[in-house]
Amino acid sequence: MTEQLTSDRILAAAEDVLRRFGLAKATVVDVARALGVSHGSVYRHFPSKAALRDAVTERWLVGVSDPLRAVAEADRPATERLRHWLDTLIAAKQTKAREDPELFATYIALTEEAREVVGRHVATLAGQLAGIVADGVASGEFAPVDTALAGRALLDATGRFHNPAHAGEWADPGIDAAFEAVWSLVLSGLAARG
Amino acid sequence: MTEQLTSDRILAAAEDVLRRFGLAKATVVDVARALGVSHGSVYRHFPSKAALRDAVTERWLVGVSDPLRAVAEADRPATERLRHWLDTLIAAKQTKAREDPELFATYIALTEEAREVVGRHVATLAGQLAGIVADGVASGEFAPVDTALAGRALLDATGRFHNPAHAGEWADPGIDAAFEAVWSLVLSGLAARG
DNA sequence: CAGCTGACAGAGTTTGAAATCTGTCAGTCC
DNA sequence: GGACTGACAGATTTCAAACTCTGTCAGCTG
Repeated sequence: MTEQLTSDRILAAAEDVLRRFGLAKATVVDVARALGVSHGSVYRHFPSKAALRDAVTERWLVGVSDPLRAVAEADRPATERLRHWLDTLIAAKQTKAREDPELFATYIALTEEAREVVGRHVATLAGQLAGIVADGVASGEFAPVDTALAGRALLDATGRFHNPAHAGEWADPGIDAAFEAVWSLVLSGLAARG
Repeated sequence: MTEQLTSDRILAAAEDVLRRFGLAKATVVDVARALGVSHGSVYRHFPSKAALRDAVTERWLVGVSDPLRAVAEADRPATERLRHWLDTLIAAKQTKAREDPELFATYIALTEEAREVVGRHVATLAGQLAGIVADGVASGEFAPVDTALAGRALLDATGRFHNPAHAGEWADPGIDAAFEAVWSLVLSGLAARG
């Protein structure tokens, strides 16, 4: 008997097939072939192609949000953590977009079809930011605010620099200066008076 | 002789054809037919279909930025003008998207193909915001900043609520609360201390 | 003779028949 | 008997031939 077929092995194969063929050309039969099984077997682990697609998307988004959690929870001043967190998110997205545009385009297409999964991802990110803001308020670095709303506001306000919908603008020459301007605006917005 | 053929009459006809057929189905021959002329005549006024498309896009974007100029230049406190300006821009976009989604989708598609025209439009909007910020700094409402950068930062930070790339999120229930959170963040960011 | 027409070449799009894919399930195999 | 196969129906996609569109230009027309 060859190795047991698991959801994890299917997901890995699906990622590989997506990387090689792109979203439009990747089929369930391709994934099954890559694993040396019939496509019927894939359907014992995922109820539909859409479910498999969503699972791949979730895996990718967890790969983005997981490293950020460590940054959000580091033992450093809230301002510094906030900046590091944004830099990390922005670098992760922009580097992927620059270094493998085709694969990045595949992931953008995936996320467009998995709005629910993306919604949870965005909530996760906003929650991490809310945590940083809460710490900053507690330490007196930031003025008191509704931390959940402020976390979401920070994510929204910086969207141009990490939201894939704006990927086409990331090559603009002024993009770094634009981020610095937004950063200084929102940082003064958070900062405690005096 | 029927009325003289002008660029303006062609533009009006092109808008009409786009409204009726959408971007994908609208042809130069359709525009010419609507005017009762041969399509060759259209090419005496616009060097290509792309140029005609760009002119229609520019006309539409001017229709957005022109009413905003009056708001930006009104004789009112900068904070109030800024809020009114953003409310007006957001209402203009979101109302169009809600009331005629098909036509709005056509205009989104148009803007995607006219990046240069859109770039000028964005610069115009950022300039109007910079003007409001400059007045606010002069009056002491806002802390001193690089007004051009701050104008662009305000536009970027509020993008989720007016940039058509985010049109799909405008029906979200929390969208108004999210705008209020961003507004309060950027307003504190601008405000002068004390 | 300025403004317009309409035939034309090459590019791009439609169309529908053939091929492929998704999702199911009765049946095989260890 | 649980994991897997593979044949199948219906949905979707591909492909190439037929058609339509863009952009040009020689010539008409008022």
